[in-house]
Amino acid sequence: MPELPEVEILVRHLRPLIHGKTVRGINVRRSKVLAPTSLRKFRQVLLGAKFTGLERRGKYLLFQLRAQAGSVTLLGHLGMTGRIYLARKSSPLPRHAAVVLDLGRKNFIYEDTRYFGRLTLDSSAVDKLGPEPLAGSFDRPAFAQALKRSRQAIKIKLLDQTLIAGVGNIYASEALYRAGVPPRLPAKKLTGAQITRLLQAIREVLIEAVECGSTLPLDFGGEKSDGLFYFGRAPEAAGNYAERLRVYGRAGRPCPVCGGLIKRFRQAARSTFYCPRCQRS
DNA sequence: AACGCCGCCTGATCGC
DNA sequence: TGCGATCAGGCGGCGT
Repeated sequence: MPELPEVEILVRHLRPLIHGKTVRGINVRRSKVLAPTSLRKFRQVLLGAKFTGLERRGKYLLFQLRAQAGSVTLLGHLGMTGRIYLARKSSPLPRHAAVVLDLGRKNFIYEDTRYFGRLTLDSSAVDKLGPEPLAGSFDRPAFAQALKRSRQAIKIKLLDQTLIAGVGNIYASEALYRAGVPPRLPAKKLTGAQITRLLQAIREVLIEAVECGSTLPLDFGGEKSDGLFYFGRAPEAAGNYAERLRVYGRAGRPCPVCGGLIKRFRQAARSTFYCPRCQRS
């Protein structure tokens, strides 16, 4: 599923492709993904608008456009299964295409199998986000204080986007493993050393994934023959990305460090993977 | 205020 | 073979 690194890669890829393009037509096939923006307003604001920039914040994509009314932000979130890419107009629309923007030579496709994602003019969600884990200005004391106030398991806290923006289920397990922190440990029980290791591990995991993911367009689709950018498909299509994961999805297989078996259990209705031997307090 | 839990969605997979 | 049950999970909203 798309987390910070996947969105970062997508943003870098899309930015030059959409820059300067004008929205000439709008085809909304699932108005639910626009919420809370109405279909009428979405069309009214975006028709004729021109893409001027694209940024990432957490797992969100922030498209900047110049519209009649002035500058507007189009907020994208890929949810679990969302994808955004440019496709030839002659390409058949995918089954779950939710929004199609006519950019002239190509179509901007936002598709989402489960429709958990969003493409909306309401960008208020980003105001609630915590700091960017890769920013130099990351506030460690604030992070430590937030942990001190919570009895919740650290794994669950890492998924809280108001604490750190962009960490999802996969990288939460990976970061805890690398930091040697047990996922069930209550947040307030982490020592200063563990917090330091955890923050470092989060950065490492995310940076590594971005570097790894940056090779994705070369491995499949990308700017190749069909001009599509496929993304977040089956793990085997994701090149060496999946191989880099050390615990996620590897229950019953040996820990790369100690050789013990990786365990899986459920936390807040989500899978957590860890090494019982390497992750102890 | 913090926290647990549900609903939203579809497709893959499993058991009978 | 067919079909219902289960699982996958980001996140908003709601109840405690």
